[in-house]
Amino acid sequence: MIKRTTLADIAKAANVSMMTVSRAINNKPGLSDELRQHILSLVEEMGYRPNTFARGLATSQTTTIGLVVPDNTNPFFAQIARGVEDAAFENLYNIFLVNTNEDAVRETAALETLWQKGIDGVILCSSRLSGQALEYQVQRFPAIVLVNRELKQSHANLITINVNDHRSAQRVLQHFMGLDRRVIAYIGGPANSFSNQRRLDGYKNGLRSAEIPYNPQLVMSTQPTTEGGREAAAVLLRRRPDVNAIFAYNDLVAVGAMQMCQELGKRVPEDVAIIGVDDIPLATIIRPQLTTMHVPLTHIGRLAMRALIDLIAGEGSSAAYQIEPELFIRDSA
Amino acid sequence: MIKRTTLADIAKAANVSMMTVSRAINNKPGLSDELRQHILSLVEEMGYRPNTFARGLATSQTTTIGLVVPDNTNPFFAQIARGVEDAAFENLYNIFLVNTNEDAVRETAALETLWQKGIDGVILCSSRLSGQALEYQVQRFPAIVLVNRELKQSHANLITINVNDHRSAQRVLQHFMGLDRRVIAYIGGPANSFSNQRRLDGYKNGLRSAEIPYNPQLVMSTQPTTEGGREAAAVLLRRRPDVNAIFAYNDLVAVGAMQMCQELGKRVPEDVAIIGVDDIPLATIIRPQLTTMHVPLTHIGRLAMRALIDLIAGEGSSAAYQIEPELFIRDSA
DNA sequence: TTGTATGCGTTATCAT
DNA sequence: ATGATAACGCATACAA
Repeated sequence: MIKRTTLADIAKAANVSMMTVSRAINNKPGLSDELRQHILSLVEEMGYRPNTFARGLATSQTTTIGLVVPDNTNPFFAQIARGVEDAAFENLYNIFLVNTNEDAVRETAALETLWQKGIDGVILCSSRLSGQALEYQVQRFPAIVLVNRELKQSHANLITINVNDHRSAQRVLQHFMGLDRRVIAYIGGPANSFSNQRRLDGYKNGLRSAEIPYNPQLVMSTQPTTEGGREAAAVLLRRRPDVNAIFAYNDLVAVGAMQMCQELGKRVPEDVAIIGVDDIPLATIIRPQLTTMHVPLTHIGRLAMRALIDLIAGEGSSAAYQIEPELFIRDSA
Repeated sequence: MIKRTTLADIAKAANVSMMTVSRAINNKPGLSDELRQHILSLVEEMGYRPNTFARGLATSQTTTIGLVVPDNTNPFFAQIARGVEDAAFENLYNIFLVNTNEDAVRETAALETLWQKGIDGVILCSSRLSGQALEYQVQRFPAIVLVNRELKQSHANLITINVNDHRSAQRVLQHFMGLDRRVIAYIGGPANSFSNQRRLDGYKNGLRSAEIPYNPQLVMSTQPTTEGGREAAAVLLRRRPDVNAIFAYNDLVAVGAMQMCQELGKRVPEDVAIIGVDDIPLATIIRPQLTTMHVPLTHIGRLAMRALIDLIAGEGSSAAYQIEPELFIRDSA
């Protein structure tokens, strides 16, 4: 490996002080255009690139942020991460990616090591931390964006981005009503998931609007995976063979449920209509194509990154974005 | 935000020099156990955590590496990234994630900013760089692992990990032979993809072994996506309605091709047998489940990270790992 | 317009 | 066993 060229090397070669070189490369006033050009050409020639972290030590700005997700393999987070990364690239930021495995302990450890890096901010997705632990992390980092998670108290360095889960669920129920389905099940995600709670509320609310009594028999809780959807649907259909509509926690669960329905002899959507949430790529790959609440995932990622940058620059202020999903009607309902 | 506690703060509190504190937290000899315990308890109490990059400046080790992929949204790379991240977490490394969009220019820019961070090493997946540009990058970073890409010359700080594409293709053809299929198409990926080239070679070789003449009519080139698979299959089936087996570049393409076959009235696998490569989660979600060459993606990620760490530690040496995929026979062939 | 001194948080080296 | 000093690469504040 080749030794890195430093500011001092350039300064020596140009026969000026390091400061002059520093001013030249940072486009700051205080030297003749001629000298600036000369220095810049030397920089080019000698392949000098400022060391981000040395600069960070001096300025306490690293142009680096942390992105914490439960699992980058999950299309939901993969899409968000892509949006974050795109916006970061455009703004010359770099991102540390960390998976938490939906584990609060690992999440804490991840935030710990990120903090040690002295990064400028964090985008934290679907945090499994307790409210108290989260408060601690928020006051700890210079700036933080919470995706899919709310916090009671507002902080000057905090922005939250949440999908309107409640309204989502209501919209789904409304669509089922239009289809004249009245035995509607909800296959929810993990019980400790906040968005699951909100969707469940929306589901109950939707039932109430339609004057359908709430029946716990029709509500399941499962892992947010295809397999989870399969298992839950199997149990559900045995328990209530008369189900004619399923609202699934997300598309993965919806696909699993759909397949289990079919394997159990139910036609989708004729016998059982199914609607998911997220609109991941799989939704249009699977047959029948999935009717789902479209969530602009990449957009959320970009929004999160831009909001974080504003926060870091001191231009942003505490805010709570609400994302409104839209029903994409395809073939499963 | 709270002011960070520094080494100096601890030193002052303990009434010792910074070096003594440094030795204490780094488990180095040179102080009494008693004093060490005292310092460590102060560290705990005051919530001190060493700043990784200040340490990096002094030691030129950042315990940080870069992971460069074309698109973290693609399940193939998502799985690999997960493996990398897991192994990194276990070894207290952090990773910078960068997407290149399969664009050599953006890839170069990404490596540039990564280099500015002074990171310890890079894992570069499916590089689209020219051989020459790649050589430059290799001699530039302290350590580098190439996934899905080879390099003529070997370097002391370089390890490559490649899937045995050639053998993969041969195994697929062999399976088709066993099924008595002899009109075998190859729907390949982008022409500039190296693994595509190797799989095509394997395909040709497999045909030769079976004494089937190679026919360019049966070879397509497309984007490595479901849509790409659909389009290619549509063209292919119009051109050669007698095709009874398709070897697809990857699972995404295979799924697209499978659906197009079905839409065009062909049964899978009865009329057309289809085999993909990678074994991404979608392969078992789709119906019929996809027969595919299973590639241990997460394992490759872990392997890459561990190899990189060894390289960084100076314990690893130039190596070229060859991963042997295995045929997972399911329902599509 | 240009340079000097100093500090960011940590470790290596050399003393004591 | 412990500490003083310099150094990592850069930027800020202040002088000249």
